[in-house]
Amino acid sequence: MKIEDVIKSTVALDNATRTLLNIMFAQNVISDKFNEILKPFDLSPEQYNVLRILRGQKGKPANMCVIQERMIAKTSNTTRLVDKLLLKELVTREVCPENRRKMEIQITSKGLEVLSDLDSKVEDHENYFAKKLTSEELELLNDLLEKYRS
Amino acid sequence: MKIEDVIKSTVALDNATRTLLNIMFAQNVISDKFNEILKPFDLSPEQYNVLRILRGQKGKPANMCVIQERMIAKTSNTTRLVDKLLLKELVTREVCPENRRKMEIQITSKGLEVLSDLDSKVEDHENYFAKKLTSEELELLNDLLEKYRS
DNA sequence: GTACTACATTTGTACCTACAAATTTGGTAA
DNA sequence: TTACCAAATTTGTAGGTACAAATGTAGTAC
Repeated sequence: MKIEDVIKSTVALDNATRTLLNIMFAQNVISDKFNEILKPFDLSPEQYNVLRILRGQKGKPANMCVIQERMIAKTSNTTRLVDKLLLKELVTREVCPENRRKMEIQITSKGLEVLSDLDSKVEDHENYFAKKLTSEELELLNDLLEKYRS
Repeated sequence: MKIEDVIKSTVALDNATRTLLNIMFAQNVISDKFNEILKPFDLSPEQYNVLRILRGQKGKPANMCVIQERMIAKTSNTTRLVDKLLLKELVTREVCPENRRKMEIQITSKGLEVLSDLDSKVEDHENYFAKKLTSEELELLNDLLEKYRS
């Protein structure tokens, strides 16, 4: 389906507009589907993202700055995301003893379990879209996107 | 900048993951920049989107369903978006005389003025990204995105 | 030690989003 | 006309986001 049909446009769009809309809409499609996956786990996409970042720390705690700079949406409110994860006991939060301004956030074993329950579903999600393209086309798409936003 | 650097990933990502993240991040970059443009006009991206849809009606009023189905984010709350636009006197809302369940939304001349003030800025915004690619590359990117999300 | 500045995080506020439930109106069958 | 179901929109609620202001801590100059 062409993007013109998605937005029921009556006029032809130029390439610059189409590309921008296509990126916006692709993100929407991806997010909607991902939300479906997360729903039974009572996690928002950003909460999931924070858990992924914490797992990537491999046991080392992460402070708020570190989490922030690794998120896709750089303006998310990390404090409140961590608050939500704390309530669900998926992470711990402690004041850093070396620098009391900093917080040390760690994923709990319950958090790791949730992530590992999700792993295969997330992989399926990624492949659901990726399999529509050959691996050469995926490479190309990545290159074009990186060039486009650079 | 590779997407791995954006999220400061220490491990290599496979192509399926990279593509998904690249789309998510590209959308973020586009939205952040677009928000900057809209800020002085006191409009949210979705409010702007509604105004664009109404202008596209060329004088014909649009009801809520029509607006909804033309939006990129299909789950937006059209009622409240229109509420906000009404407060700013950028649109009018009247009960449809033929079918009192429906609402007739129309853009006002003030709304049209705001849009025309924005037109060149929006065009610049689209071209800011588009100009990084040749027109063949843009075509290709559009095709790949449409295939990817199909 | 005091003042000053920067760093790290939190809080406040207003808005937006997702989704379900409620409301109002229209159409249809008995 | 009444009952009932569907269509169109609105409302309620619980989150999430953007951004500015506030808080608490550290480091440095005097």
